[in-house]
Amino acid sequence: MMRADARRNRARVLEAAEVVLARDGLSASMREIASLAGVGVGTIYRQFPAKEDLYQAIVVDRMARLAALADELATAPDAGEAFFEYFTMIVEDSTVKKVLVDALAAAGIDAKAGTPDIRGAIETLLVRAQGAGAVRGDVGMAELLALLSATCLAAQHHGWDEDLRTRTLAIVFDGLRPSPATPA
Amino acid sequence: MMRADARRNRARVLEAAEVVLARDGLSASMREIASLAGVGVGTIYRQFPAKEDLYQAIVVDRMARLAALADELATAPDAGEAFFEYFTMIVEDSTVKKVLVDALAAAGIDAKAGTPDIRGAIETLLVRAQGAGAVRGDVGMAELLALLSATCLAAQHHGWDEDLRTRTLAIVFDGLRPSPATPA
Amino acid sequence: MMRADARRNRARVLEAAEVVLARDGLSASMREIASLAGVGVGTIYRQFPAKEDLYQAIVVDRMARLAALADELATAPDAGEAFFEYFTMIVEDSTVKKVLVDALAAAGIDAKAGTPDIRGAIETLLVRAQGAGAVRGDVGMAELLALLSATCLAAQHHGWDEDLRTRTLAIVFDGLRPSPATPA
Amino acid sequence: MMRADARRNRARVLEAAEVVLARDGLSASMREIASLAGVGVGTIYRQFPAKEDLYQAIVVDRMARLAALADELATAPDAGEAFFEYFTMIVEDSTVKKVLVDALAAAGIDAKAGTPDIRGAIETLLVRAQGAGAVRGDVGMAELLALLSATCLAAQHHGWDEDLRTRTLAIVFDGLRPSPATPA
DNA sequence: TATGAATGAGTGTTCATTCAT
DNA sequence: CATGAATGAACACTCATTCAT
Repeated sequence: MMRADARRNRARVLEAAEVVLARDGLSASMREIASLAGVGVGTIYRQFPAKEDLYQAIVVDRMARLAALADELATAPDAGEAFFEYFTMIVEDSTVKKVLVDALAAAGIDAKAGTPDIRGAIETLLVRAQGAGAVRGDVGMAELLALLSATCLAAQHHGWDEDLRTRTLAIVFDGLRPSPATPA
Repeated sequence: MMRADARRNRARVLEAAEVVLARDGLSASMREIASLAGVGVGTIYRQFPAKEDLYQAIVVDRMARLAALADELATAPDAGEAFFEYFTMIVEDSTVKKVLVDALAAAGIDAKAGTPDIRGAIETLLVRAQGAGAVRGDVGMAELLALLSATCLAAQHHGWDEDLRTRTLAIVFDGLRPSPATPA
Repeated sequence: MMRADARRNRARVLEAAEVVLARDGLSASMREIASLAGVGVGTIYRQFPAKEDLYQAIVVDRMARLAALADELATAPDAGEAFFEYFTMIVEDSTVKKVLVDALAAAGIDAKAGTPDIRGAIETLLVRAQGAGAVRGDVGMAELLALLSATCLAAQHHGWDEDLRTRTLAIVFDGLRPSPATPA
Repeated sequence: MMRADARRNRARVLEAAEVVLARDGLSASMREIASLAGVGVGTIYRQFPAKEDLYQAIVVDRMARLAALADELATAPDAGEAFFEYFTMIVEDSTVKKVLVDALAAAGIDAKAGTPDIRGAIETLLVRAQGAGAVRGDVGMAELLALLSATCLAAQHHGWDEDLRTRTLAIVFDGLRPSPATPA
């Protein structure tokens, strides 16, 4: 029973922390987060020994959601479409959750999207897309994650609008696709 | 002429600020910068009335250097090569000056490479490369700067090594180049 | 109930602030006050968001005490005696709380004894004394407060001893009393 | 010759210091004073080893002027008029040079108007006025200076307008004058 | 257990004072 | 000798973290 309360508190704190971080950036204060979550600062410290732990938890939380999305798309009928849709959605999401990834990354936390489980989920999407001939076979996970990270970071920093996002990703996606010709 | 000392101090402060900013990110303290520069905090404040002015000065300094490089390459014989070389050099430079652009951008300063003079210099490179058939004609400045910013940001955040940088930029450059085929 | 501690701390801070202000004048530092109060500087800031708020609180505190004293004397049998006794007591008190009123006044805070409630209380004393023929009828509140303020200020600044205070106030009081002569 | 320059600089600094002190109060900065005086801060320090010495010099300067005024009035035909005129002028002057006396006094400098030479000059005015029957014989220098200081201080602090000054001084002067009656 | 008052090191910034020029 | 750049202690104030309640 007590566990239920604790879990709810944890969720409320994480939710509040995301909101406050998005709004105030890196300088968000624990008091602000606590107050939005409707708890005392002490309650946050019970769950997260230090501010950085709270940040870490947010990253993990986000990663988990992204991994879940990747898992879902892993069974989509069109592997190429699934791959590019996933890429697009992540960047789109980053634009909205502005400042967050930046804040976390700048906080010295690795947001490389390199947490094992998500890495695996993304790799599945990549391999399937390559198998379907939608992505060049010589593209590795390292480059893919680098591009994903780069576009997310920039989308957040500069608040890419939909048009810019579409046009920029079009170029990146073109670079990822196999050369149409070079036949004969 | 004390002015000589003052000028040297200004340079030392800027240098130290770049280093400390790169190391500690946005939260770098004036004291830390002063101590690395080997001057008192008051000396920084004589040149830069507020912390943000110091940041601004660094941005301007950097922009100026990038613009100068672009101007230089604007007269290179191979326009396509010049364009891609410029892109590569900037990203390479960013890797070394880790966190800096990010820190500055997050400080509310526009590091979009959008300062007029540098924008013009880059546009020249782009137009020439497009004229030489090295870059697709439908690529605009907005997308180009977005990609440049994205790769710089990511290179800094994650410390891309040479191999990763080469492989990632290869994909982006491929997306920027005209489709090789669709020929007669 | 932590509130008990908080209340005690507030009182200790106010007490310490009066002392330090009296000793160091306007330039009293928050650290000094905190240290004398035996609390951290943060504790002061919890109760008083800015230095000026602390000053204000002290002024309000003092005014309240002076108003209470005036109210008490308002029902004394001899109105003239009550009036002059009040004047004397305030100046006497000021001598002890050296520099305080001055410090507060110079801080841009109105210590003119002009806070509404105290103004009213003093006016009652004046009117009653005039009714009893102990004070000239043409003396207004403005002059009275000016004289009160003047003597308090000087008593503080220069540390009037009892003898000087008595002799100086005797002159002022003589000026306030109706001319003894001009009789039939 | 050099002496002339030095003397002129000293005068300019003192003049500037009075102005700046009147405007900015106690927190006036040496740089501000230097800049208004049209000299470097170092030049001030050559004449006045520390800020307090500058303040002291201003006090002395003022005292000298007040003493000169007293000397002048010492030979006026109507001793009583001279005495009250002097009192009024000093208070009036204080109102204009707002903040100055306060600033000086709060700086820990004794502005008691007790510097020997001025003390003597004022005493002459008092004795002559007493001799002329314009001031009670039992008024001593201590009370007189106390009243003078008190009214100056208050006039400055609260910016007495002409009306208030006149009415307040009227009361004080009445207290200083011999009782009109008490005759047989 | 949750709370929020208390803590104090740390921040950006100012300014009296010194001293190289 | 005047100058003003350099210094660094000091200031008001913030905030992550602790701990008494």
